[in-house]
Amino acid sequence: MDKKMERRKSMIEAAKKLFAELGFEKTTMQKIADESKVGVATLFRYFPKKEHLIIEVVKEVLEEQLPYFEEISNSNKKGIEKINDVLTTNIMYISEENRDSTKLLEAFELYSAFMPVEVDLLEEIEKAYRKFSDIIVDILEEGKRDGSIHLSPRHEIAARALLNMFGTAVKKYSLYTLLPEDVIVPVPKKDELIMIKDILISYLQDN
Amino acid sequence: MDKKMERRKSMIEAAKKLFAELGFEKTTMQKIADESKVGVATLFRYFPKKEHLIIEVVKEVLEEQLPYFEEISNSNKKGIEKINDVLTTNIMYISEENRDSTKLLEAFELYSAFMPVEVDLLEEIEKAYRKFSDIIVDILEEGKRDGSIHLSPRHEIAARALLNMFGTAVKKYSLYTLLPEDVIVPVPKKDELIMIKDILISYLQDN
Amino acid sequence: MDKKMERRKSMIEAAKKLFAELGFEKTTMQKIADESKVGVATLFRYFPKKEHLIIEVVKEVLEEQLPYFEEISNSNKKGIEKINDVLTTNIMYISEENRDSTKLLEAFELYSAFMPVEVDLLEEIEKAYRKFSDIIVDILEEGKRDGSIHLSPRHEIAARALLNMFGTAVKKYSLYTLLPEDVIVPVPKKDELIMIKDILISYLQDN
Amino acid sequence: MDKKMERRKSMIEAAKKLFAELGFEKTTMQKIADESKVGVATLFRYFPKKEHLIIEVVKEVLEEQLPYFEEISNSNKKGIEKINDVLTTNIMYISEENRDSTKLLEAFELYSAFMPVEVDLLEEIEKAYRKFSDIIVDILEEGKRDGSIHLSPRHEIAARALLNMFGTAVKKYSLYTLLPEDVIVPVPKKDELIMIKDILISYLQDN
DNA sequence: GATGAATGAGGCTTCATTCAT
DNA sequence: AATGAATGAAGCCTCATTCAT
Repeated sequence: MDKKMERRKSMIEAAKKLFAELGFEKTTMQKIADESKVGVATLFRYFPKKEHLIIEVVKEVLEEQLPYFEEISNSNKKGIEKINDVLTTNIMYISEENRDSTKLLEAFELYSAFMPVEVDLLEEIEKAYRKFSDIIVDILEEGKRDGSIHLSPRHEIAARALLNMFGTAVKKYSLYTLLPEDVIVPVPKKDELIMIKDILISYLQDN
Repeated sequence: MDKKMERRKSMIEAAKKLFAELGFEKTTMQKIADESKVGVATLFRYFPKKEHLIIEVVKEVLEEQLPYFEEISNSNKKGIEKINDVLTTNIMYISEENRDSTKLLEAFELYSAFMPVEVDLLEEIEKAYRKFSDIIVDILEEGKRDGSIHLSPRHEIAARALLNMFGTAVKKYSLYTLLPEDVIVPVPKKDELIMIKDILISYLQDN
Repeated sequence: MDKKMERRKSMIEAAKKLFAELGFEKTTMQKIADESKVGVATLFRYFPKKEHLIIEVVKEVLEEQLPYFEEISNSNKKGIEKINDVLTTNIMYISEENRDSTKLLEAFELYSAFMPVEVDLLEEIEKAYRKFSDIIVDILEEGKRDGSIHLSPRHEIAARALLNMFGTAVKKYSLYTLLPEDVIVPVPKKDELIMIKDILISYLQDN
Repeated sequence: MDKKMERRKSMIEAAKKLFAELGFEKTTMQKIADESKVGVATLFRYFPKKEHLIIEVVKEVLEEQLPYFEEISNSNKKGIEKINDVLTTNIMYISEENRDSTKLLEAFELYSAFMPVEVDLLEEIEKAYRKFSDIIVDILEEGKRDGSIHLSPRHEIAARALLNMFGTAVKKYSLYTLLPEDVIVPVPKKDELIMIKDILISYLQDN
């Protein structure tokens, strides 16, 4: 049974790699099977439809990021520091070997905008996403209580939107950093992301 | 002669519509030909590879947006006002019948991140994109000269990054607004985009 | 346009041959395409689903038999003689190069009993079948009018059932005659079919 | 030991059910294993090839019908009554929960017409079939001896053919009765089968 | 120049059968 | 002996692209 989980993991890993490299549509089930050194039929035994595999991989990616954020949330720093940690982690996360993961997330967002994904599958993803936004919301509340964050109701809405936007930008950033030069559309560099983060932080402190 | 251009336009229009609806990969050349009421062979005569058509469509979309920004750039308002106009236009643009266009752009950014698009084709797109950023840069300079914008060198970099990020967010926003409910990932509502815009504007004024 | 019909015909012919030889399920679209010397895609262009092709072939087979029966129906013999001709033709038909056709019909009856064939497709087949039974019914009526057939109402029902049964048996007969020895189930020989036919005829004359 | 036979029986039962419902080709070994609550591997241990299982099931079906006919054969009625009983039983048999069995037989006849079944397997089936025809032949002889059946040599051949044909028709009938309406090809209703049976009986009495 | 027809390569998925526990 | 897991071969179908009219 452990063996099974291991195998499953290996397929998801292979899929993740290939999806991140080629995109969902150009990645064939056969390639994934080969990469993961199993027969196609085995792959289909674990994930009866390609879409199931896609969902599973995305879920996996989301879930492997979550602990980092939970750890921050559970630390005993002040709210504003936690936000700072979250954003910093977010930036760092994509700079390392995790770029694949983030690229994948970005790809999936687009994928789901076109393909009418089966509702119950989507729901699982939404749930995972919600965990992240819940963490942010909780920390914001905490920060308001401990006085490290000061936001009028009006500004709070703006703050949340800004935080969302930041997340979006970071993900987008991850999309292109793999390519030799930044392509097509200008994307912020890591340094710039940090600057923006600082702006956000100070925005949260006195509005 | 003129007929030719008309036809070409009609094919691009059909492609735009279908690409925005189905994504690049699910849109077949046959469907585009049908929608545009020409034979497939004709479509291929004009665009010998599907990728060429994709590029043309994206270029088209970019170019049809450009005049709005150029007009703003050429108006005789102060720099800060021009920036305000640009951002507002950006928000408004996607709210109307142009959502397709923006959705397309977003899709293409992802597409180009996966497919190693032929370099010379990409270059054309980059050129188009650069026009936009050039306009922004020019306006920023202008604002600094006319005193309506005040940015220390350090802050200027941040400001540019923020503006980029804003553009990214707006495009992303366009991706999901077509769907009944905001899906998977939280996207900012139009009101929130306006709030963020205001924050940006005030940021540009005294830093 | 004539070319098109010719091609279509050739594909149907190839399919007929292979279906009769291998059955519907063991006959692959690829084999049919090869046999008919077209690409698979072409085959699919003409018959977008395998089932469509099956239906088309069956319809074809039914329709190519029809003229023989119509000719008999339109002759100016007496009713009883027409029935005799019909049954004889039926027996003869399967004895010649048409065995494939009849075998196919038999196969399709079974196929349709298992596969839930699309209703509108089935309808077309039913219509074709109905033409045959209509001819029989018409001839029976005619025979009753011209006095060559005499059947009390009660016996008429039996007569029709007998005729149906006869048709069934003949088709079944065709199934096995291709095999070296009669297999598994005893099937009537041609001579026996003729004897049965004679019994039927005399049954129709005085009941 | 006994357990083994029980298991075997249960697999055959499951196979029978599924074969009758879906046909041989659409019924997978996995489904049969599931239905019979054993692992696939076990199923294969008992029946190393799907075809073996098919044969076994058909044999089973034939053998479970046999006793009814043997009982009739061993009764102490006159020949003609025995024939009557046999035909009636035949009609009744398919009207009850045994339709599956008969449908299966019909399906197998077609199956064997296409697939070149392994000869030794087929032989077993033939043997089973022969038992039935032997019973009929015996009863006919008996009837001739006891005077209840009167057939000239010429008519006897016809009579046998008629009896065969009757059997065929009854099996065919079973194929379609499961479907809502009689499909495609007209099949005799039960009442009509009884009428035909009566005709046969009287045919046997004075020819 | 415009077009419908033709096509092979390739994608997803299934299934009988074999392995390994 | 019993079983779930593994798998390659094969089937249906699609699509970008090329031919032929």
